[in-house]
Amino acid sequence: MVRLNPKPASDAADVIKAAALRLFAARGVDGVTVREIATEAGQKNHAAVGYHFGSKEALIRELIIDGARNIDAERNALLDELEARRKAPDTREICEVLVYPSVNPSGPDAEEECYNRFIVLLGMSHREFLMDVLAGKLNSGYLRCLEHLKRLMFPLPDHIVSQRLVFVETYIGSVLSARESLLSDQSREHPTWQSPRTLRHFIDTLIAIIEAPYPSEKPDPVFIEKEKAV
Amino acid sequence: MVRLNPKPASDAADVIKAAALRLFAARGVDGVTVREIATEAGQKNHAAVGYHFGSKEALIRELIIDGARNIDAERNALLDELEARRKAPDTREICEVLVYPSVNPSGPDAEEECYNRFIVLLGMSHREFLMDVLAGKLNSGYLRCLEHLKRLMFPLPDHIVSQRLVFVETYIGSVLSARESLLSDQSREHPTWQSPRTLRHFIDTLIAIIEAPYPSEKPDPVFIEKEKAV
DNA sequence: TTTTGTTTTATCCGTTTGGATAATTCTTTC
DNA sequence: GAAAGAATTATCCAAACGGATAAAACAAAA
Repeated sequence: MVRLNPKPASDAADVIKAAALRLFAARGVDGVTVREIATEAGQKNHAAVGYHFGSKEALIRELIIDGARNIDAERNALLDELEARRKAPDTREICEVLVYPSVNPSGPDAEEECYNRFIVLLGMSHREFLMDVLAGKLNSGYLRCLEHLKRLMFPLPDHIVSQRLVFVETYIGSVLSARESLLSDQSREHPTWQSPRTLRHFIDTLIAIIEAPYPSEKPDPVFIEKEKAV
Repeated sequence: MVRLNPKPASDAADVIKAAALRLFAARGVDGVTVREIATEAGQKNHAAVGYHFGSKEALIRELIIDGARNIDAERNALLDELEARRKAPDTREICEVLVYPSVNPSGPDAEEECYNRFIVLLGMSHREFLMDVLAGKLNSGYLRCLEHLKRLMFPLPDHIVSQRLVFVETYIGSVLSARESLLSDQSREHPTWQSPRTLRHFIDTLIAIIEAPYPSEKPDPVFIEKEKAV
């Protein structure tokens, strides 16, 4: 029987997805069983995961793709706007394109932000798998941002630029993850972390990294030379 | 029978510890079985873990404590030197105390650096357990650094300072973890990441975060306002 | 209502997990 | 060399794991 009105959302599969993302973000994919996911999603049996997604791994794949697609689409849309202007985008604008689409990529109706924790954790514990799932796809917006940053960091030598871009990528992932953890922490109130001012402040420090002077003016002090000699 | 000459190191227990740390850092504590640890340590049976440490969890506890103790001792020693001088330590010096002791805390003879990945991963997936193991201990050097940074960031308002300190802590952990991952990646060569210049460059950007101006000069551009309204 | 396809449920399976135990081997002291 | 404690090994176990299957409940169209 053909489904004439296929339910777009709030289906059981989406409830399972949301529950899985929440649990994976909190404890990592290896720390969560399909039984827990099903229970968290209100199912009375863990077979639901197998039925809707085929396997635990396939569910993880879908979660990765979903978020990455949303983030990449948003980044590309913002970049299209920026690049349509006469003036080239500045560092702040590119940083905003890097940060804001990553915040709550599941949409504003998502009850909890999880995607950054999920991806960062997965990237640390199963990098090969994550890279295999994305396989160079869904990162075009990110790569466009990197090109802009390379332009904006122009006077710096190449190896410093690439190193600093690693710092930037790492910094964004970790701070957005930490922010999600604080927001989901029920034991304490974190009012300041919910404010949009926090993201602005974070972007301020992100710009500071990108625009940090090089080479640094001061040499290492004596006691650190001792360290490095070890 | 009393062991008159107890072997200090290179004992089987230490081999197991090193193997466990390496595996935990690469895949997280939930992604590694005691059987894998024993095999990686050259044991032909997984009972070795239970014999030497009691349980997998007890082994993890020991690994946490070992690294934290080394790092904290090193930080306190460096801070004692700095504070014995006439002039108060500057931002760079405090950053160096934060960074260098965390690099290879197992000692220079360790074949691979793992501790930061291990701790960051554990802090993301089992924060409560990690906090319980440390329980306010072995972080006195870190807290002393934070006090110095608060002093050095003086004109900034309190909530900005505490937020920025979260940024700093997160940044250090994530970049040192990423560095360890790159260094342990056998598939590619990463010559620049082994250089002490990389850590100096990292510290440059760390200082840039701490010294970033506040409030930022420019407001959010129009297209981001649209984002925040969602 | 009947039909038909979808979703949920209950139950089972082979495998792997962390841990425990007993036998064996190794090492050190006498 | 003998004795004894320490360390390693070979098995065993209950519990939990991901996955599969068949029955039951449900929803939608005819």
